[in-house]
Amino acid sequence: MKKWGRLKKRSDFLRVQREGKKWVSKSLILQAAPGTEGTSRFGLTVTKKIDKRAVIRNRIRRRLRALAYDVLTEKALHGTDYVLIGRQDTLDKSYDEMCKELAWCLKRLECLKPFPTSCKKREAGHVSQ
RNA sequence: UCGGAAAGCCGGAUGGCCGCGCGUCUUCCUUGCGAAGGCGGGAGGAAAGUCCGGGCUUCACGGAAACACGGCGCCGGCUAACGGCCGGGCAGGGCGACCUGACGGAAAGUGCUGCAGAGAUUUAAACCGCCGAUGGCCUUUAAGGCACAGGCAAGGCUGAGAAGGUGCGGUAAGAGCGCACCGCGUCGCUGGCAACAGGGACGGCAAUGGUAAACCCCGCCGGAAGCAAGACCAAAUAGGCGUCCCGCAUGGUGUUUUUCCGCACCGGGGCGCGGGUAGGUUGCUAGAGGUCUGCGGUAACGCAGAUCCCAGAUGAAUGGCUGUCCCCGACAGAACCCGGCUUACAGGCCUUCUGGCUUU
RNA sequence: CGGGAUGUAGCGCAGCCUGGUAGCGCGCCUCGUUCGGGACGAGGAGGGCGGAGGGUCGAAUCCUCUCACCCCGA
Repeated sequence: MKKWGRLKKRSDFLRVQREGKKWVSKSLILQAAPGTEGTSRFGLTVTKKIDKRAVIRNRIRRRLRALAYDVLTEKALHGTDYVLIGRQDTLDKSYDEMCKELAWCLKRLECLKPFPTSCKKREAGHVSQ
């Protein structure tokens, strides 16, 4: 997880938007572009268009961050910068469904690792507990 | 028991696993940095709107005052300060507990007061009206009639507003014309720190309509901007300064009255310095601080003692999954920090008071 | 986070300071012109001051609160 830095500057976000590929799903939008120095980073975007209230936007951002830590580290190719953009459905969708949607997005952008280790196994473990 | 009023408080609770970021301690290490582990703490009553008041910082500035502009505005107190709070007065509302109030000055001056209406602030006005005592005309014994001169501001009408109100007297009809009470004004008296209240004498009211959230007058307050303030470190690139070396063919500028000669600068490279951008560090949380107790004060609040340390992020920390319980969870997220105001808000707790009904 | 401005017919704007009638251009409708349309000419309608409260006799205008949108400071 140490390898996963964060996109911090506006120019980074603009670069990913300009150079990268995009896939839109119901609850989130994923943008991906090749990283600059071979490292992987991710960033989050939640605009005021989605909701005016800071509480709602914070909650969406936190769910996206949890998703990034769980899914990207397990399934996504390294050496790539990712940007997760929140939508209104991000607030209410169940976490399992969002895991699947993010994996689907990765697959469509051809960033999926060839041998996916198991987000699903972890989930199954938790349920049994 | 059913309504109502006021003041205060709470804002789901408690666990498990995996994570986030802050402080601190220990250990490891290549000791700049980082890693692992332990411990502690981790959003609100409004964190919001940014409407006021301060602290803090930079800029400006002899101290200061005045003009302009803006804000505030019954009186007294509290406070670091306030447009806040507490207490009191006055006015309005409510059966009441209580609530509400931009609440100085219209007798310093200027402006505005559309339409309607006879008339809207110089002396206000005669449309419908009332009277016609006095004078005039007609009839005529007298009485009476006409409504010409005129008198009137009581009634109607218009309007948001017609300029003291009610009653009695008075009169031709009327009128503060006279009187009583109320209102208003002036001057004493009494109570109160004061706002103001009570009562007295005088005035006789076209004195003094309304509007100051129109200009304004009076009193008080205010230098400006804001942590993206400000301070420090500082890459690349370009330019600046100093110094050394190389070059100085031609040309330009300065020195010179002019010409020639000479000197300095304008070129390139190295080193150093300073400003400064990206970026980073800091400001950054111990404070007009919280809790408890005692004392003073009607209260806001103050004083004293004890005790506690209680978010400090910077693409921005509270998340993911899940167990149990209940009334099934509203409004909503710190961003330099405090004191207020305003706005949003499911539900619940407690205290005091008030009105109705019933029972004793 | 801080600073500043704007909300008026379907669209773009004036009026607000100094309160009483909401107006202009484009658009829309009808008629004329034309074989028909456009352009042009004549006539007309529609309804609008972001929302709530206040003071005023009376508010688009004055005051307070609130909502939306935009701009500036990296």
